[in-house]
Amino acid sequence: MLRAFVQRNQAQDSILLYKSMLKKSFLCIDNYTYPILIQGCAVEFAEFEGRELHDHVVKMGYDFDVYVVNNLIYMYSVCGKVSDARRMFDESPVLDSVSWNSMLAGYVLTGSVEEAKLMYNQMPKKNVISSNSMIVLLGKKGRVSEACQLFNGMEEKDLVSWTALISCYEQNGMYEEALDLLVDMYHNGVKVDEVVAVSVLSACANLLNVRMGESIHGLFIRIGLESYVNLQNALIYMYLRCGDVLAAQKLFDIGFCLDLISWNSMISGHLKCGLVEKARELFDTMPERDLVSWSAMISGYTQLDRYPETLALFYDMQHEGIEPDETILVSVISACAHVGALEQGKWIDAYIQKNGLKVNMILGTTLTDMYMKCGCVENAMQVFYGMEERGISSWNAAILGLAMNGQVERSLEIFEEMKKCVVPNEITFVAVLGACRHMGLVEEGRQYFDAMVKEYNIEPNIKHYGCMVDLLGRAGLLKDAEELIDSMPMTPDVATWGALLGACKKHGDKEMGERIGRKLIEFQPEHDGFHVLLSNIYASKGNWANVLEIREMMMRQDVVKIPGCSMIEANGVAHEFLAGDRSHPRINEIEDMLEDMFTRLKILGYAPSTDEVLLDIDEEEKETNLFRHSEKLAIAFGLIATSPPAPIRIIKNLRICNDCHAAAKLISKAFDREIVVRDRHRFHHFKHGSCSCMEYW
DNA sequence: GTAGGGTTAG
Repeated sequence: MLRAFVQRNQAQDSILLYKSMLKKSFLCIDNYTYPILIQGCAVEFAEFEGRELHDHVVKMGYDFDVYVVNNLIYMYSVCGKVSDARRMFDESPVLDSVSWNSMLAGYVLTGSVEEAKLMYNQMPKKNVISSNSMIVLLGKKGRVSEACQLFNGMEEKDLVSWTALISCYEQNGMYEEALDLLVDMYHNGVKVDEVVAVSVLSACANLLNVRMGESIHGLFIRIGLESYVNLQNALIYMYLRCGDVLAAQKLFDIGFCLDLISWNSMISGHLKCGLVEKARELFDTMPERDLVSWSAMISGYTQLDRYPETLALFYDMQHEGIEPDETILVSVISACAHVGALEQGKWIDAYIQKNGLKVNMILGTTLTDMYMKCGCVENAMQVFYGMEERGISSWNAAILGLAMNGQVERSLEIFEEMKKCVVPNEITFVAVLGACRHMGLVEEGRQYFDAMVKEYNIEPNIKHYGCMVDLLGRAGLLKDAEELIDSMPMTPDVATWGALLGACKKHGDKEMGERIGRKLIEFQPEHDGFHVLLSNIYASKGNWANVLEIREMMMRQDVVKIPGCSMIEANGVAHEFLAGDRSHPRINEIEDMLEDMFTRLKILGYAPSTDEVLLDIDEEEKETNLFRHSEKLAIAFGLIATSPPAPIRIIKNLRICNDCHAAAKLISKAFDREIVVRDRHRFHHFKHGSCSCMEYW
């Protein structure tokens, strides 16, 4: 009966039964009883009960029974109490090879390689089990060559030895070697089983080698092993990982034994292939969901840029009373960062603190990034400095975020601080060069670029070049920028040329602008921004004929200018505005406010800069168009619907235009309100008539 | 009747 309880993982029940046995003095508790009970404690890591039993064993004088002693050593070992196990081992008058191996198990479990090696070398009688344990331990510690050496030196190898070395390869990323060893094993006439199957299938999945996976699948069907649930799951995962959704689906459909892992694998596999709707269907129809299911679906939405769905599903999850863990919150916070949902983000930050969740490196970095992307620099830095450990990406988030928010000096200071703790990587330099770009720090940028190559041996990638081209171009060094493009070892991408085109526009270089603009349009006829830039270059020079030509080109090729859209959150509700939009329910109040804004701005000397207006229309009409830009509508609404001292926070999908930038500066002065605009590239913090970007954007 | 191998899901 005791054994029955233990076999059904009911150690507590076995202990209860044992205690009632103790009360019935006529029942004989002997040296056969304790091993069963101690084993039960080992299986459930019930250290407390185990110690109690140890006491009884001593009282009854069974500590001379090698069988009982071995079970105690093993129990202490798997409960992680290696020193207790060792004391047992050292003090026991009776030991056999099982005692040595049980002790070795403790060292394997705690990853103590040196102690294990010592023990292994001192063993009076090693057997296959001892050597297999050592291979496993060495594999876990990444000491592949030692494991391999041990394996090769073994006189007698069994299925477990082969499996141990295969999984050692697999866990250390040596997938080819793992598969080769399976073939060896097969040729050596060693039978294979479902345990080794799982390991090699994982290797196939990591190699994206679906053909090898298929033949292993076939092999296991032939030997009749296909119906183990773990093997099913490993197969499903392998097919999904290799992108063979149909094969996975087929296995899933005929699967006689599916569990949560099968469902969760299917969901995440479909998401990895971008099949969101199918994944959602599986999620909605699965018999039960655990945290991993929610997490897979939520993070899937985030990774596929479906941020509103991320937030909606997170809301559903809370509605069902399920408590999120750190991993899920990372996805949700990242979605908040993308859509600029500051209120939601703050709520999660508070939730983390209230529930005592651990702000690990990833969570802290994501929070820092979220606050930065919502323009809340101080909150971001508070999270950053509050983190217990910071990784490269944490530093990168801080550097990038500060730069994006116009605090370039502080950003470069953090970079200096970072160098004392970790070695910067290529992303760090994208951030640092980006910081220089935001401030037009040409010399500094050149120096950092040099240092990156010479001091840190980082090969510049296309992003680094893009930053430099932009930096030089914006500073008016158009020739240098073009030369740099010509010197790039890789083919410049559209963004790089686009940066130079933007610079031509900014510095009114019509000749170069026309040359590059025409090239870009030819290269990417469907891209709206290049047409608009080139057209604006012509417009600013009064070349209306060319403007018209570009417009016709756009119409011919069905290029539609992406409409500017501004979003503002008021009392937890997001409001969106398009240019000239009259659909908002409070449009009358907004228009009155626009009038008021216009009057006050005129007094402060505001002159609409109409040179960027695409259309060839008269000045008055241009002014009206300008004053209906989406960001101005959003600001007007912000002035009505929100109150100081909270800043008016706006997110725009495109870059803010010259006129709106000038107007926003004056509005911040005229209405004494801080305005924070996040555009496509960076933040603008408007305060007392000036902007944090110092006119570089 | 005690000791050794695996993995798959975020």
